[in-house]
Amino acid sequence: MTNSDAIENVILELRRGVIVLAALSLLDEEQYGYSLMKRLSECGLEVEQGTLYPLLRRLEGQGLLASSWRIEEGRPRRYYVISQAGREALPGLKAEWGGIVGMMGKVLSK
Amino acid sequence: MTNSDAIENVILELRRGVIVLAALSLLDEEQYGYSLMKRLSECGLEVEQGTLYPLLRRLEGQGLLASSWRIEEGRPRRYYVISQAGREALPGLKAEWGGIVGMMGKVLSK
DNA sequence: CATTATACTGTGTTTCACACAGTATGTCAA
DNA sequence: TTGACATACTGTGTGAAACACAGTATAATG
Repeated sequence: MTNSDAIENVILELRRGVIVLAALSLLDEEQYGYSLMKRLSECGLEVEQGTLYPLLRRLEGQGLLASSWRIEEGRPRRYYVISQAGREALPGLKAEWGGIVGMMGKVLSK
Repeated sequence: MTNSDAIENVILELRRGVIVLAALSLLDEEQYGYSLMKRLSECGLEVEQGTLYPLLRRLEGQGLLASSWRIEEGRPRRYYVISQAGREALPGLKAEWGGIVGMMGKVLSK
């Protein structure tokens, strides 16, 4: 592994951690995988299909999301929304995120 | 996996991503693993030994850190510092972090 | 009618974190 | 002085998860 690979890797790890929270937050509004991917991309968070789709299934399996398979606009899509449990967890997770941002602010300024 | 396990898991993922950047930044000053662990803990970032030590070795292997094994205060310790490559990468990584924070600010406010 | 965008599923492979165990020295109090 | 606790690091096994890659299929666009 070269140096720049390692740096690329750090950036990936940095982004990876926030994907779940971003997805949970955006799925306050019902959306299907592909549209969520586009939405995240617009926000500046590029996520591969091979990352996002399994992630959504995982979060559904963990009970933080719910999904339904429907045909809309002539096309079958799996729609995801945040579940009751997810909705209840979200404020705590946002607070946790705020804490991390504050903590990193201190660490990085040193 | 229960619901609260899943939530715990999201928080872990969130913290995990920032550990590398925090470590790199704090290792601007030479330190050994255990003292870095304590320092991170003081900043509010709890990291297990089984996580931090392999991480440091990994980052050294990737060329972002350098280490030397010395005896100080009667006790052998492995001292780590950020390498030249790491030092050069750090501003870019901090900027990346700033971008993520800004992006998440938008995402979470929606 | 061919290409691109849309939209999802599935299968390795590899990278890690994490749990756990092990080793060993220094410190401090009962 | 001895037992507990903090310090300080190494190593192994396991499981979770991203990522690369491949595959399937429909709609839109030129």
